[in-house]
Amino acid sequence: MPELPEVETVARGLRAALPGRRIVGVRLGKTDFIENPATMERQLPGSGIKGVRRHGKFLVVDMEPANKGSQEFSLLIHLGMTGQLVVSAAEAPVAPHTHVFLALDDGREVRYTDARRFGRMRMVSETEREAALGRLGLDPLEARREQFVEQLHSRRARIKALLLDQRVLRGMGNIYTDESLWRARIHPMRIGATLGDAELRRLHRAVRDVLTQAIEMRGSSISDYVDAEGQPGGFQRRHRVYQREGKKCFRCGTAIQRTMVAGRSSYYCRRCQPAPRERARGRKGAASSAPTGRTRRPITRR
DNA sequence: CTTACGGCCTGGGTGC
DNA sequence: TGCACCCAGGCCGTAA
Repeated sequence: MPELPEVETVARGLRAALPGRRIVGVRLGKTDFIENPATMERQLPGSGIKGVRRHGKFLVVDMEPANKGSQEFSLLIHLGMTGQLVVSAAEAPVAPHTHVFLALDDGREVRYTDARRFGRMRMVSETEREAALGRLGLDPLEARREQFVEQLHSRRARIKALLLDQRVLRGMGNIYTDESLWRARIHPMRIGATLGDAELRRLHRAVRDVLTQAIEMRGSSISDYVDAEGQPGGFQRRHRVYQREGKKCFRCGTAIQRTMVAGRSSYYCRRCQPAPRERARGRKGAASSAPTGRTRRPITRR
């Protein structure tokens, strides 16, 4: 699942291959995940690639229009869950679910493959680009501690939901929120405003450490993530909680738990990451303190 | 305004 | 062998 470290790895790979190249042809398969496919087919051929960067989980490809005098534009790409962007030889075999082919002037092509098509692609003018990217919150790697704390210290939502909220921090997804919370020893259901200085400080550090180390290992390959060269990442071998339900906590040996928080599977250690205090009279407390009576009733909604 | 939640999109994996 | 169902991340609408 591409989150910040995976998107950063793809951006770096594309940056090594694309700037200075010209797009000579566009071929599209299914287009229901593309906002304006006709614009892509019209504007991209003949245009030059100026640069590739990451903004949160978005890839931004800045383009030089084919004919001078036209407005500059960018291609915004979000990989969703299963999106892959790979630079291939034109004659290389085509993976299933490949829906976009951008032919380059060096004979290679950029291919977009996305089984679920949860990804998104959009051609934008400079104005539209700024509007879209401007909605996003702080970059977790660039945010200073004061800014990070400022975003969280007065919020009444659960910390997990806040970390996942792209308007608060851009780029965190389910893997790296759980890994960060484990490192900072904070339970995912804790309310932002109840976190103390030391906890927020630990969390800021944990987020940066986890993301930095994940980028060094070229991301986590959980389902089908690959980088721009088609290679998997290695950080999944460093996961401490994500998808480790029932396995021993690396710190204390307690079995890792899985529960739903903010609509997402959340993995944590119940010993290292203590649950928030029971609501005095709130009806749905987080975890029952005494295992008397029935064991763990499932939350079957539906 | 803030927060919580359900639903939608698609298809691989799983369990019966 | 077939098939219903769960679940994934982001986003949007709605309710409190």
